[in-house]
Amino acid sequence: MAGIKEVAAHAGVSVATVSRVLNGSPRVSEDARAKVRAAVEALRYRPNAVARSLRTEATHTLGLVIGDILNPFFAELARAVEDEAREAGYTVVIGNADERPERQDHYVRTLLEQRVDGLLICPTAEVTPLVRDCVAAGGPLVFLDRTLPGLQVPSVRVDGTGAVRELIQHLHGLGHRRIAFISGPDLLSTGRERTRAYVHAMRAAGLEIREEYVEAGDFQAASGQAIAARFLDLPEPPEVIFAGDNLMALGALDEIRARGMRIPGDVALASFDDVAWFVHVDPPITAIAQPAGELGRRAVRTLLERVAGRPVKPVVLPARLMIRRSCGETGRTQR
Amino acid sequence: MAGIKEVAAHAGVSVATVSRVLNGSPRVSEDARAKVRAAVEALRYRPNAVARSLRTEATHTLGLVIGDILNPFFAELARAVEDEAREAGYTVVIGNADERPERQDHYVRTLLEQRVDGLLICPTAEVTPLVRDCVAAGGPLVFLDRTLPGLQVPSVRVDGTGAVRELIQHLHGLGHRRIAFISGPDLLSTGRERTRAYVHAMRAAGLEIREEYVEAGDFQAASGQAIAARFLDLPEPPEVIFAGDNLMALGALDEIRARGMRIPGDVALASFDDVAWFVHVDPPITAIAQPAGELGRRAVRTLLERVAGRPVKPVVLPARLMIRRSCGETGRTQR
DNA sequence: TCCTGCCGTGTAATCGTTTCCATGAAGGGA
DNA sequence: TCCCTTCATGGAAACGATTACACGGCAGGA
Repeated sequence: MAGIKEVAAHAGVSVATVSRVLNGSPRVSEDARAKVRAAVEALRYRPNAVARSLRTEATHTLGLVIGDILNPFFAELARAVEDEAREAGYTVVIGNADERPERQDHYVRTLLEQRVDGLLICPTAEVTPLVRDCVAAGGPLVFLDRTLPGLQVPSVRVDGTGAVRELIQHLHGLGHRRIAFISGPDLLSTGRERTRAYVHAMRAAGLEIREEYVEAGDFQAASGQAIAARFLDLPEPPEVIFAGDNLMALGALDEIRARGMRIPGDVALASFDDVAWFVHVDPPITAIAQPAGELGRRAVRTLLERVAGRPVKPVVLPARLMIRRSCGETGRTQR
Repeated sequence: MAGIKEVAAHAGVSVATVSRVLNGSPRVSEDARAKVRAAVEALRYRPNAVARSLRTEATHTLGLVIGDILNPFFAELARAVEDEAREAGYTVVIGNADERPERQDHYVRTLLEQRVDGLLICPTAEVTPLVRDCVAAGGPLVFLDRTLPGLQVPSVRVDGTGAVRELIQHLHGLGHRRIAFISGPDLLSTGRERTRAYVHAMRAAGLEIREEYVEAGDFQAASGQAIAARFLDLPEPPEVIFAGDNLMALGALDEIRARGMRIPGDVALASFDDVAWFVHVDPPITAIAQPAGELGRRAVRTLLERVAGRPVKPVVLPARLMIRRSCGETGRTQR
């Protein structure tokens, strides 16, 4: 492929002038500019971003390490990150860590070697040495969705406390008392926070928290199904099953359906983390919606601030309760 | 950040030796190898992939331009591409073209400038000059899911003809005669093929194809809803609505629900393109499943063959009919 | 007319690797 | 002892861009 040298020769100027035209420097005559433009066109020249990056020490690339792009929450997050980054002139490289620390490390390592300008990570539970080093080295890092204890890294995340309180009040108002919670892994900050929010909200509503009504899953569908089964097998099964994320809600839904039980007649269902198709099941599922798109956009903006060397503040966005029909009728229903 | 020079100095060897150790060349003494390893560790050296790529003319990066990562079909595709690429030692940069030719061009241009080793594109309808040039220049390009007429580019895609024939037979066997089809845009190869398959299958089953029962949407939910509405408003509405992709099926589902109609009692629903949640709606939706994962993996393998300069054959994978309950009961039901 | 300053342009160093080629040491056979 | 091979190693030239610096020409003021 033609390089800047060929363009220079074709245009009858030096490589410096070609470079200046390409980068829009003002110190170039109209004449030279036109000749270079013509040569670029004629040779179908495409600047080599690799060489440029080597020289300028900037790749205009961001890394994004998420759990799994198949999870609609992460898909929306990734989409928003991509959009915001593109608008700022950046490309995004996505890595699916699958909640596996070694795979997270694989991506972090690769992305660092590729010299991405900044890194967005939804960290897995473990603080790996690599991530610790990266933080210590002051790499432009921002945690997304989750945080990691003891590390001084700016984070952009969602706070569902208020929404969970609203949900419990809503359930309480509907006459439900026995509300079970399929929590997330205790090792994940999101898992811990959601459990805390549930406990506080139950207390605030004056409801009893029974030990057998709280069990931790792994944010995957199978665990949601298994835990829902145990809840329903209890001598006194709960009136409501509240799942800690959309996949576990899906598992619970399957289990309830498999038993031929009616929602919300026999048992009510609610989910932390809303997904598009919750609206389309029968009955539509009441859920706490996380502003995934906004989260992604804010994360990119925060990261770019950090890349520019400006100080950044952590961002916390509120989640929102979407009342539908899976917990009983109230009259007011939302899409 | 420390470079290979510092490592060489620290280890007391030359940069050439360091490079050889890093690349696993056999012509290095154990002694030197150990010293270099120690220096790499001590300095926390990370090879600069940008410099390496400049020198070796290979980035070990693939580009993937898709419609929209939020569409579960593309999400699965992207996930599979990523997995297969990672196993082969490649990173993937994804671009969401949103069916907009100018945005597709933006990504193609950017990825070419980044000097990706290969490019996977789900092309939009238009053949843009950029893509044409790229093909002419013999860039390592593979079309994914869709093809573009008149361009000699290897493609990896799905053939739904057999599955559509099965579906129509299934519907016919259930007693349905009036089967309407929400087709995709005629400009997309997938849209054209699905319509052709529908027409052929109807003829083969000896069913009449009524003009008012075939209307083209744009593969988005809103168009599916609008077209379903028109079908249902017909003096003689169809017994079955067959949607050309998952989003239009979703739109049709909404419209049917909004009218308070029962599925499959009042109208049956089927979809080309299966998604995970079709199983979880009530009733589960009969759909034609595309092997998105396999498609992505084969695409990467094909592309890498092409990158290696070996000749490749186009790949065509068959779709599979998943009979569920949205078209009526048959006894046999699949997940 | 001469000096000063500005402006457009070119030369060459540089970024961090890989890799070709030369070199010198060591080992083995005659 | 001498020569030839083998092998580990180092020096230095690329890769394709950006950019500091220098230089020559021209305009305007003295």
